[in-house]
Amino acid sequence: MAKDGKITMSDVAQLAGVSTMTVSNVINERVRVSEDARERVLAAIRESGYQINPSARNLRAGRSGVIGLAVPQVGNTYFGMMAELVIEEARRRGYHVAIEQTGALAAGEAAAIAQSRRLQLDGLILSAVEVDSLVPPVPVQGYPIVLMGEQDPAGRFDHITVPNEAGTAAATEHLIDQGCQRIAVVTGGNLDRLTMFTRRYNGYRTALEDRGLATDPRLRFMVDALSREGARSTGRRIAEAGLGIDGVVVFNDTVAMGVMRGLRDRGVSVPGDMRVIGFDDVPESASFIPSLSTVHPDHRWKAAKAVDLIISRIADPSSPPRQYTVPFEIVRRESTA
Amino acid sequence: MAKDGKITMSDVAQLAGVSTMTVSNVINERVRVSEDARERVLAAIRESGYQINPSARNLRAGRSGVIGLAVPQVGNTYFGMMAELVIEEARRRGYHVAIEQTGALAAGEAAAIAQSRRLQLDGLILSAVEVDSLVPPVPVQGYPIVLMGEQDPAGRFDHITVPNEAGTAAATEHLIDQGCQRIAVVTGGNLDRLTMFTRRYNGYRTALEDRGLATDPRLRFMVDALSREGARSTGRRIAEAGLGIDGVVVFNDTVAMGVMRGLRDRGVSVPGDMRVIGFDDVPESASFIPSLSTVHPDHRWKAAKAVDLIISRIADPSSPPRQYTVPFEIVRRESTA
DNA sequence: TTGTAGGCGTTATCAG
DNA sequence: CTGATAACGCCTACAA
Repeated sequence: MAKDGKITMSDVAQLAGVSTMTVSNVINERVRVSEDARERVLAAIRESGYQINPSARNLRAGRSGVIGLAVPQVGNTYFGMMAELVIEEARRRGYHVAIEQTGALAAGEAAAIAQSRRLQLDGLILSAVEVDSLVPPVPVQGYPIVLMGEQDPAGRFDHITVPNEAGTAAATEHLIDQGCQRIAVVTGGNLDRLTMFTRRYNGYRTALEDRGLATDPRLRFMVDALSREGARSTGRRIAEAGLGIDGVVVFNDTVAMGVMRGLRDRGVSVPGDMRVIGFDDVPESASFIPSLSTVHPDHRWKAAKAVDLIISRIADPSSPPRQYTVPFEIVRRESTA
Repeated sequence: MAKDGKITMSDVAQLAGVSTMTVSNVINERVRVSEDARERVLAAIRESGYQINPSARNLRAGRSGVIGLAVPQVGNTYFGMMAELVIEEARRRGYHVAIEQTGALAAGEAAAIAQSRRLQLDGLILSAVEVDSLVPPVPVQGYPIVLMGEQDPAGRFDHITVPNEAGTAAATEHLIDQGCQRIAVVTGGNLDRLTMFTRRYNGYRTALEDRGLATDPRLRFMVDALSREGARSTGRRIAEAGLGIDGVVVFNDTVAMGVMRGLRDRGVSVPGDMRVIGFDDVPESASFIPSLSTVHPDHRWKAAKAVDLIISRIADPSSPPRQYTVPFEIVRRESTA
């Protein structure tokens, strides 16, 4: 540090026998530089171990070089993983990431936006759950925000979303392909609003209809609580329902694992008696016993796209909002074997 | 942003009718400023919504304002949680945090150090596992590094460590207090070197000796693998050992949960037949079934101390290394009821 | 106690 | 194609 930190562009310029502007131009590839000068500069950089000083560059550019990432909880493995990927992708593009937590609450999300502005972060990637409440006086105007996860029905924001319907439909079809006939679904939240829960539930219904299977309202289970224990007790209810259930589509992996534990409490074996499939492919899913089949969205693609979106939004705040859907695939594991 | 970002110190100065230096002095509380001037400045700051520009400040100060945090894996809940706390504590002190991953490998740790220097981060908080390999040519010289987690036997680095011996001893004593007489221990790694495994194992032995219980080498189980499945099979072995075991001390929570699953595979009930206690108090431990008693180090204290250490190390690179141990308490939950 | 001058390292601008 | 100059916003040093 002591040494590295002291080497400046003018040191390099001197070494190469050119002006600092030429060094800058070589580094940033802005204007054409003669082959001769370019090579001398590159050699000087290599020799000296020069590293650009981000503070100076950012000062000059009038930006902070930091983007915010607001998620419900970093402790949660799903968001931990996403944070890790976003950090990597951002670094690759010369940005740092500052992490905020929202607790999945509307107030937390509003606070994250305010905080992000206050800290003069260049923009914010927001894993918003309560999109509908992102209206004034929440300070969303004139600040680069990209939503990651939920969609904005009003189309006001850039967003990148997982394929809720298509993914759940594919999961359901996978169960059908494996021979399941009476497929239950575990959902949650309020199905009157168009939330992630509703979308995933719709995917399940669509698949059943497409494949000519009857939809039976008794096969729809609301998760008892968004916790391991809540999911476990839901699993027990499914085991005791006595409806000939042979497959279960669950709206996310964490809950799916809880459901499997509940099934096992009641002596139901997975996949022997019932097959189970989740959504997200969180890290634990592969090592759970039995390992969990699931909808695997391309997490890195998602992170990279979110970073690209926020950077281009920062560059051009007035362009129309864009929407993207993450590619996905079904991962087949023991739980649906 | 457009607006906030444009307000500079001289805008504030003009508004308050003073010079920029007075504004700077008010903000940084460096020298005494008259009550009158101070109030006008504060009012101007409030009115204008002024925010200091970190790039300019850092450029001037010759630092980056970013510290690195290298952990084995952010996806891991324990490190996710620690990362979250370190980020918060750092922000509180005006620093950003850049996260690196080491994969718990010596090479990864060396790479994190090199990368951290290369990026000109002001310092690095390193959750090192392979401390012994932190020797040249690993570039540790003249760069502020604080170790978090493992100790440096050579005493070359600042470090902050969890109370391996004392914590495990207290855990073991808790089992004894609950009436356990034949207490097994689950450990791992290589007990010939003084690693976290060895220290925790020693804590267990010390407690048994202090309380006058016999130590029986057959009660020492090496975890089959550092994974859920590995721990599970270790749990089965414990269940089948037939040594009258009525308590198990496990070196961390994740493995403890795997062990409990293995015990259950063999019909051993926790805490009915055996009591189990872990170490770390990761987020899942409270919601596991049964909830896991464990050694709870003060995670926030640890994060705050690590940040304080690195900041003071940055300020004074030549002061002698300092060592701290995190305070802890035993959390009693269902698994030892 | 307050203000002035100058420079931290980079890059936009414009002249050469 | 290259270089001199000025400026980004802040703070140390010194002067008033």
